[in-house]
Amino acid sequence: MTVSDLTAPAQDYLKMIWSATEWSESPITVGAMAERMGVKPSTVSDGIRRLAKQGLVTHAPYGSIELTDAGREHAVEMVRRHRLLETFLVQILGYGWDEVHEEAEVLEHAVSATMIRRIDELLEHPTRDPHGDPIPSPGGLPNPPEGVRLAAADPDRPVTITRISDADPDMLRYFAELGLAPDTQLTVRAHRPYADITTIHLDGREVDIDLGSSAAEAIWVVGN
Amino acid sequence: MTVSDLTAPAQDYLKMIWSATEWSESPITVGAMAERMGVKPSTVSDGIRRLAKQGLVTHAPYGSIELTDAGREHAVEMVRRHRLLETFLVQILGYGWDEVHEEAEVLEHAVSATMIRRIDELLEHPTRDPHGDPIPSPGGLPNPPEGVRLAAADPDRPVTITRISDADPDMLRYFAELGLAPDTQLTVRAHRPYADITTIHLDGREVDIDLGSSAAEAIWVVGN
DNA sequence: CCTGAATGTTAGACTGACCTAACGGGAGTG
DNA sequence: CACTCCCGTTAGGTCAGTCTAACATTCAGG
Ligand SMILES: [Mn+2]
Ligand SMILES: [Mn+2]
Ligand SMILES: [Mn+2]
Ligand SMILES: [Mn+2]
Repeated sequence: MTVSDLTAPAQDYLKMIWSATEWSESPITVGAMAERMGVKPSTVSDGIRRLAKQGLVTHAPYGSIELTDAGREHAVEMVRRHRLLETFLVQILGYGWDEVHEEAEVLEHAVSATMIRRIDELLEHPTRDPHGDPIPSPGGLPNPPEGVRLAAADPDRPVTITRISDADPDMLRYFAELGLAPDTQLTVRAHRPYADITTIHLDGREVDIDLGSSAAEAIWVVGN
Repeated sequence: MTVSDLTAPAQDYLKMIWSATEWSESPITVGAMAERMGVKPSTVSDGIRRLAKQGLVTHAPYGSIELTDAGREHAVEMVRRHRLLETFLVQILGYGWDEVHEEAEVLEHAVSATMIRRIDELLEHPTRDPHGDPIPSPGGLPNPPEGVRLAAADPDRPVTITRISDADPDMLRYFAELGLAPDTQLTVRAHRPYADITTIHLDGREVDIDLGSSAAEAIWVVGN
């Protein structure tokens, strides 16, 4: 069975379950999945039961949701599709990196394996998507992600942005305005814990920028 | 309401009803639609009733199926999507013209209006798809098709292929092997009616080619 | 250790898409 | 002019996905 035999929601569920553990170890909840899919929790609960029946996840009622080996394989394939498509949309069709997520979220269920292969060749086998996320190799594992959340980065040490979560397009547009993107270099001035504010300085800029915690959680950086 | 609010089968039904009258005036039948969609006639009958309830077609039981103005608008939009996507797949992703139909048949339901616009711009507003079919302008009418079926073309007069039906990929591959494609120049030698064979000569070729009636019905030509 | 708020599950209903099986209409043939 | 056979429709069933409403479980604060 190939990933294309699954329904679009099933493909999305698997992708979300897998993605949840990519950048943090806390497992996904039914509520979080429902929120991201724009659907009620009962719908997700149902869907998970169907996935379990197909042997793609293990799940006991009220228990945690885990991918089986088969489920993980399909999930990684979907992540590969999503990220290749995002890269394609930016490089070939001139999308902004803040626009691609929603388009890829739909296209990933429609493109054939052939089209994915051709896109991969046209782009010369890219390894990072426009947000800095690693693109898994075909049938394989992703190049493991690097970096720490900006909110957890040491102050006064120059760092480079390696990825920015693509979950919120409005936030991405805000970052784009500020000049924050993968490969941007910056220095954390200070974290102000109770205000939940992280102040950063962009190399070659006049003023410092204050970021709230949702922003500082969405950006990953690595030391230079 | 935009075309994207319809289900994929509904979009396909509208497209097929519209396309049926593009190259011949005989209206589509439930059976023909079922065959092309690979479903049972009862499924199509059902679907048509739903389209009628939405005001997109008119249909009395056992009667003919006609698009309403709203239905025609959606149908033309889907034809535009399909043909732009086919052109895109050939020009940008290097597909063969015999490979694109099935991919476009799925993608047409998934791409956004934005993506269609960007593809149209990238290709510089193409007017013909890889099979020679006219690409309707946005929201508008197609450049009306030209030509007659090869089976009905006068013998001994040089003609040029303007379109080849994309319905059968195997036939397209056969044509590609023979060197038959849009813009190919040829001359009909003779029609042999009871054998249902049309003999053609390609300019600059040694041997003549015999085509059966299904092939001669799938190729449209225009006089030079 | 108890308990209530938050979270997740089940029940029941609806829709669209499909199927098989049974039935109906109509165009052409004898 | 009647009959037949082809085609289309309806009836009835399944499945996935969605919802609302009711119910169950968990676990953290008191
Ligand atoms: Mn998706
Ligand atoms: Mn991404
Ligand atoms: Mn086509
Ligand atoms: Mn289609």
